[in-house]
Amino acid sequence: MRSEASTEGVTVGLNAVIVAVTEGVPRILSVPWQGADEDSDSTREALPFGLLDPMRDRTLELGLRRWVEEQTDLSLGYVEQLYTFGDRDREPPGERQGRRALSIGYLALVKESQVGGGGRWRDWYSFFPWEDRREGPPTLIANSVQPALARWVEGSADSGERRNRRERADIAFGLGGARWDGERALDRYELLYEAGLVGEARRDRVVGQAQEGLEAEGQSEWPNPIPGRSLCLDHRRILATALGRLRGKIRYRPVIFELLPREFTLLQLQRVVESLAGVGLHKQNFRRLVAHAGLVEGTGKQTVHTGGRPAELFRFRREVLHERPAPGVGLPEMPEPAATRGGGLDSAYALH
Amino acid sequence: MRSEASTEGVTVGLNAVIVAVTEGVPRILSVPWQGADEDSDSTREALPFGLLDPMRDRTLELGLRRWVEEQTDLSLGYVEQLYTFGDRDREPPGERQGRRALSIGYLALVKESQVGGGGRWRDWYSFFPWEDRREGPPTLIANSVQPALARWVEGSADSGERRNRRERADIAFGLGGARWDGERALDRYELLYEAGLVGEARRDRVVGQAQEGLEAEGQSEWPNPIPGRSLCLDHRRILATALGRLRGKIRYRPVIFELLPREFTLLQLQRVVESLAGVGLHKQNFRRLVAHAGLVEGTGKQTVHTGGRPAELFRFRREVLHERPAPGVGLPEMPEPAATRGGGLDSAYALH
DNA sequence: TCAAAAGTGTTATCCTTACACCCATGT
DNA sequence: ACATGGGTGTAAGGATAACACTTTTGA
Repeated sequence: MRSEASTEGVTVGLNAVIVAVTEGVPRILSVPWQGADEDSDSTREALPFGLLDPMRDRTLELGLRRWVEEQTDLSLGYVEQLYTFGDRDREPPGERQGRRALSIGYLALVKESQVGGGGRWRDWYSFFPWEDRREGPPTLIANSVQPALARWVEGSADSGERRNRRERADIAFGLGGARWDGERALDRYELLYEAGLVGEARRDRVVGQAQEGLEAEGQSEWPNPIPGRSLCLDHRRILATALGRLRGKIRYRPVIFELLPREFTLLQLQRVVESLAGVGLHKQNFRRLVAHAGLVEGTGKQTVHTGGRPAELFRFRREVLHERPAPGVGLPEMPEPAATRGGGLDSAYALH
Repeated sequence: MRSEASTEGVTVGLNAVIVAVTEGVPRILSVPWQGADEDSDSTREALPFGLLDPMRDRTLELGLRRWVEEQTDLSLGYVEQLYTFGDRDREPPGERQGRRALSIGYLALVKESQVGGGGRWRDWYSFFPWEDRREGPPTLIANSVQPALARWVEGSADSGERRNRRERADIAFGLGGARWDGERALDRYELLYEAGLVGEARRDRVVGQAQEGLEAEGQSEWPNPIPGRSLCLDHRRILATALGRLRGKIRYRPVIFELLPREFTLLQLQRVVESLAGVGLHKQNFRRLVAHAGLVEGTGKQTVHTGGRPAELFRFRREVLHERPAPGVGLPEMPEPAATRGGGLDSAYALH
């Protein structure tokens, strides 16, 4: 039962998605990168990462923390492993050096106070403009994503594949009667990759099912990519994984408080949740929900107001861990979208 | 931003937790193993695993599938990556050969019909007897786990550590007023490991916080381990990860049907859910829940009954994927346990 | 006839959602 | 005065949990 195959020639990269929310903008830290990517400027950027030092770090997480603390002066609070990626062909051909690269992705949350002028703190949604629905469904989806995916669906080889592609596109992007599910951020990115609609697909020479169809018809051009900043190697994929995971996590674990100061107003809390979930929330109900769930407790103190009536300061109520098995912020189920097959996108849950 | 550290000397193991449910018993496949473990017989068993062949397998998952299909004659349906473990000291000293071992764990679900006489299909709960609450909270917890953890809490160095340990034990095992959370299976195993209460801790010579206290007092013996079959290396840890993950997953993705034949009765479905969740469910409400959620649809057909009135056969309703963002079986929240600080365990949600 | 399993109905309760409205502060 | 944000009340609807009860088969 033991393999004869050697596992020499493997490098293990530890990659960190370091998240902070400043003034309602979710941000992730990036670093400059010069690799064999001859592509656009935007791939000259990377997630903070380092190679695992096999004998030095007792655990993978400690290795990651050491790396991050050496490279930045951040002190990481909450850290969680995301996923290990190891696709052989998921980097530009020039980078492949006869050795297999594994990327172990990590999610780390830091407080706003740690966001200095130092790093490159990018708006998370600049990588995934289609993920931000705080102002309602972005026009980008109706204008670019939906038509491009429709072409991809049409480019299928047979009707079985067409049905399959249509179902995947519908479910991932909440089209054709399906509802938007914020946690499917990775599905959406992967679908765009497979359909050749993000720059990395072109870079990696993905001639997957999407391209075979086109090339058979003599159309060898790539479709126009959907707007969005990209990253080197498979780092945008890791970033999408992190977004989906974090959106799920805040629903059943109180990780949101890792992003907030010890004391905060309820609106601050709401803005942070909204910025990550990517949806707008109903103020009055949000307040009652977190209060009712016992997630927070008031300190007597008041803010020096900014712009309105002074607000009470709240803090995380640690005892909730004893009281409920899965304490989180419980995002609302989105209402049923208008079932407009193929046509318009859901106009529902209008908060704006 | 790139490391000088080399990542030579790393082996990457792909480990599969292959799950099937037969007649209400959740089972996982194990294989024989002869390693440097000089311990008990029960560590002479392993999860099916193989080393990653760096240049051969295009993706990690394909590598795993190839391995499994070579070693067993199972065809895997649903496969999901769990976690990558890489603790340096999480194997017996004899196994450490100056190279770092990474374990990438996978969860795979197969149908009952695939369970032949061939493999060693172990009852999942034989590894974690404390996880099966279908007949109510197991007496093992009150009789063994709870007192042993109490001793561990008492062995703390100072009151801060004592408070910390008590909180972790309470939350993990639902003691002292906290509620049982089935998804914390990994937390529970890790806590027992750290407290020296499972065989692997002793094997790895864990002299963590648990033991320092005892040895300072001259008591150098290890506490009696909690009953439960163990596995080589870190495989029981992977198994605990899989249990927690699967318990979570069935709540919001319809993976349960990967374990059932294409057509099944509602009671069959209920038994499979119960066996994984580790709790007994209320029959009438369960039926209404899955029907109401649109998860299943009746075929007109009836079973050739077994033991009672013939039942209608149902099948998974694929359209539900379009209708709800997170279709799953929605386990009930457990009712509040009797808040018996330190003393008796929760007697609530008696179905038995 | 009884045990075992399949099913139906009803109720009380809680959570969620939506809507309407008032309060305190600074410009 | 009014804009901005803080904060309360209430009512409708849906989902859950807990009951009680009937039906159909095999032994």
